[in-house]
Amino acid sequence: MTAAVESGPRTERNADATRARILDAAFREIYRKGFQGMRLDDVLRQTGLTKGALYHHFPNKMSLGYAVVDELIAEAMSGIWVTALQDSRDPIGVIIQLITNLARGHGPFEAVTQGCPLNNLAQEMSPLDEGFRMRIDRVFQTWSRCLVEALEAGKRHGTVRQELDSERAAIFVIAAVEGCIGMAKNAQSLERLQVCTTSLVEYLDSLRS
Amino acid sequence: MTAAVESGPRTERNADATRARILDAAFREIYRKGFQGMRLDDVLRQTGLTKGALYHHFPNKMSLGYAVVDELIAEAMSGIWVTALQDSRDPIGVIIQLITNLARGHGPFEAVTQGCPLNNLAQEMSPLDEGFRMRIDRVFQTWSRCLVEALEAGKRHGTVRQELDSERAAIFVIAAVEGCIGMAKNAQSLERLQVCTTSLVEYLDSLRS
DNA sequence: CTACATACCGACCATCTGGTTTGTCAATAG
DNA sequence: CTATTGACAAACCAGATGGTCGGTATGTAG
Repeated sequence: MTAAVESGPRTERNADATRARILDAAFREIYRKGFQGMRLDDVLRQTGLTKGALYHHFPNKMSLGYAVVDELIAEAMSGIWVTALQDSRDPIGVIIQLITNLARGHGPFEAVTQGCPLNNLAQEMSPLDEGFRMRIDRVFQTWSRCLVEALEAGKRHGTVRQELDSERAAIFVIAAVEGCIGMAKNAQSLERLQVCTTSLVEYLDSLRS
Repeated sequence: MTAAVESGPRTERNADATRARILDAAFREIYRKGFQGMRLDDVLRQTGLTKGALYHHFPNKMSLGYAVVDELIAEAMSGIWVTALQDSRDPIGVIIQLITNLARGHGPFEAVTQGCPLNNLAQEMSPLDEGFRMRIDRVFQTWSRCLVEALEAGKRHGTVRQELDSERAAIFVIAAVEGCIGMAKNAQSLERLQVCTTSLVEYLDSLRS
């Protein structure tokens, strides 16, 4: 019988789970302090692991940062924007909804106090490290492409103005969203986010046909 | 005759000049690497001074950072926005002009590759240190107030729509400007900045009466 | 000229930080 | 059962980093 196959999650000595724990803790620390401000010891303290474990799964600090972008942040973005905009007839409405949720404090992350994980990293690391920049840019491009496709679909469904330059609009929407979150983060004020997004929603409404 | 009064700048042992040199170098380093990434030794190497000089003029690293915000960044912002918008009958035109200049690469700083010094610091430090946050917020408020006043003046001169909520618009413009610069910085592309600001200019035009 | 304050030097220090190395123990293969 | 490998622990290291401190040179008031 050989006790074969495998039966459920192991509580100890589960490599994948350990890696995920490290990744998760690293994300939190990077989100709070930035990549340069993240300390490996803090990550390890949070997981209860040691240097050995960390350096078994990642060759160095930089790679850990890269993995956070590729595996956590990219997924999170996709989970929010790509998912919500798939097969939507009224993309503008969906975008407005997502932004409104954010401004209500209903986000998957603490946008007001901590900002957007993706943009935080972009602003900190893009000029400093090409590896980070490329990975982050990939995420922004996915986001942008998803917006473009949704807007084009909106045109086909007659909910978006035909003359709209989707590419241009998509990039600007992303810029504006990140800008609004940044304002809120600096003011540490949810109200600031609301004031700011109100204008953005107005702009979005102007794109309707 | 006692060689009295004082005659021009002294070449050595000029306290104010020394302080200014330190401040200047600190600004450059913070601009490139962020406050956390700035190393005092690098600042000193750049100025040719030593620890003694630095700690004579500033009690610690944090205070040096504060001084950069209060004395350099605040001044720079004022020098650009407040100056340009004073006594303007057509604020929207002026704002568009400033943004266009930026997108042409004619800025006082390397916006495309390095971002906006003020916003960089805001995104990095606001959640981490209340002292930084307050100082940075003060600069943003000055900027915002200057935009509000200009827009109100524009209303009086009939170049801006009467129904416009100036406060709201001002904050959004700042958010959008910073957002656009952020996009360009991540892409490390002047073209991206141009694409992004084009939409912003469109929005600004829509505020005209 | 004296006395004192200011401006600055440069060696020194404790701590932190990313990274390395060696060792241990469980799982799996043969 | 034994050999090997994967997963992790723990001690360790070198360099960096913010900060301190005693000293020195310069300017200035009396």
